[in-house]
Amino acid sequence: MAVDHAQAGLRERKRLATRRAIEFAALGLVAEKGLERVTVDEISRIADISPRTFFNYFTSKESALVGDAPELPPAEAIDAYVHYSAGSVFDGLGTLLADATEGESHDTELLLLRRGLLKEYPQLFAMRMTAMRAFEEQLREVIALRLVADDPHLASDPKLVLSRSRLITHVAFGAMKHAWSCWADNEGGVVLSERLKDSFAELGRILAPAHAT
Amino acid sequence: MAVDHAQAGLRERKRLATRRAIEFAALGLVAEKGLERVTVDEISRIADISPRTFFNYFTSKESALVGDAPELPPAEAIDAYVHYSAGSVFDGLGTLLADATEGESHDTELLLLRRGLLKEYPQLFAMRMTAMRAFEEQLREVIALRLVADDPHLASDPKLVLSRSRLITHVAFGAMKHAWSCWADNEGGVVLSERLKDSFAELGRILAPAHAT
DNA sequence: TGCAAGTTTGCAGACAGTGCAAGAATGCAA
DNA sequence: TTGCATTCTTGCACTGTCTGCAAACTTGCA
Repeated sequence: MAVDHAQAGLRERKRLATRRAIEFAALGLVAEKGLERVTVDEISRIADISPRTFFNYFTSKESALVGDAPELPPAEAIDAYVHYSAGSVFDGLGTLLADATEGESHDTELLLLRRGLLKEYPQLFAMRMTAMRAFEEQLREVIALRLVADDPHLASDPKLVLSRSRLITHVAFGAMKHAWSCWADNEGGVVLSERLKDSFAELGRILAPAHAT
Repeated sequence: MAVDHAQAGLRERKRLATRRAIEFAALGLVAEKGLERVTVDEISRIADISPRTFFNYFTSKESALVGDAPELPPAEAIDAYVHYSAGSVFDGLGTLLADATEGESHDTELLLLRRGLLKEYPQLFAMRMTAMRAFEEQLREVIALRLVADDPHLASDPKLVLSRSRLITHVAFGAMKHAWSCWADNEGGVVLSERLKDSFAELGRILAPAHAT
């Protein structure tokens, strides 16, 4: 998990380099010729590996394009969220998710190429979301903890906790998608984590004061 | 659209019958042997058509499994929602979506087979959601109308309307997913449209009275 | 009855993806 | 440095998806 890439043996470094070469070749080719007109053979040729090796790194052409799912932020950040207990369940979620996506920022070049593609090909965006299933479930567990922390009575009704945490997770992912599309629309700077906070803030504004129009 | 299936010419009826035969064969085989162990050749053999014909009806093995996206409910229902103007934007949405999914209820046999599969194979569920992209955009336009009806001032800021309607659409789809998983969990009766209303009601309960704990 | 339009099918072929086994590179310890 | 275990790369054969094309067939309609 999140190994320090600087020094980890030749083998590890080579593997990382190959991985990046494949992603780079794939993203570049698709940006240039369009998703349908790029084959694994071609990607492999550019990345200078055999087509067979491509599939040692990625399970499909698409998975080389969409990137990995984020990881949950460190335990302290999670604890802070779980025991925040001021404002609604959603209030801290934007920050939490922002922290989670922060980790991806290291490879800006790939990040921007990918942003363009995910915007151009909604199918790829959908695949990326699908790839976050595990992350989604982890987040749901965190939310369940928060629900019980907010209202200890709930602990006696695990089914309700499950149902509510699911609903909130789905809604939070909705806000995340929104943040992502705003971020992708906006050619300029603005980091994703900021957009995330904005989207959650807007969600709060739309929902909570529904009567105080 | 939504042609009356009863009488529409032999050609049309045959086409519909073939389509159903394929879906039925596909769903049955997958339920019996598992998604990976079923091939298009096999489906075609059971449906009594050539493999080539399979692809005249569906663009992929999966699309024969997931079913079509719903259509927007009739104009009156939409108008009623747009001009409801009591309660939050979400309040009428559950009913609206319930109406939209109501149309699918005609083929119960396929519906139940499909429910089981979408639950067992989350990838298929994800594909179904992806197939609803067009529906999602239509819904967003309805929501945009409602936003402007609620607050005419907004009409002067189309960007804000776009952003908000997107956010609300994403959140609504989150609630829809929640409704769907509850419905699929629950072996018993309960129609999807009822679950939808429940999920939206719960969403309202969680969000609006966040202060009135 | 006969023609136009739509449907089915077989065939050839591009491409995705997997299992296997041989060979090359790396890590490690003597 | 050498030798051995481990891991990575590659070629090959094979299964399966999906498309284009053209020939045969079916239905709609005059």
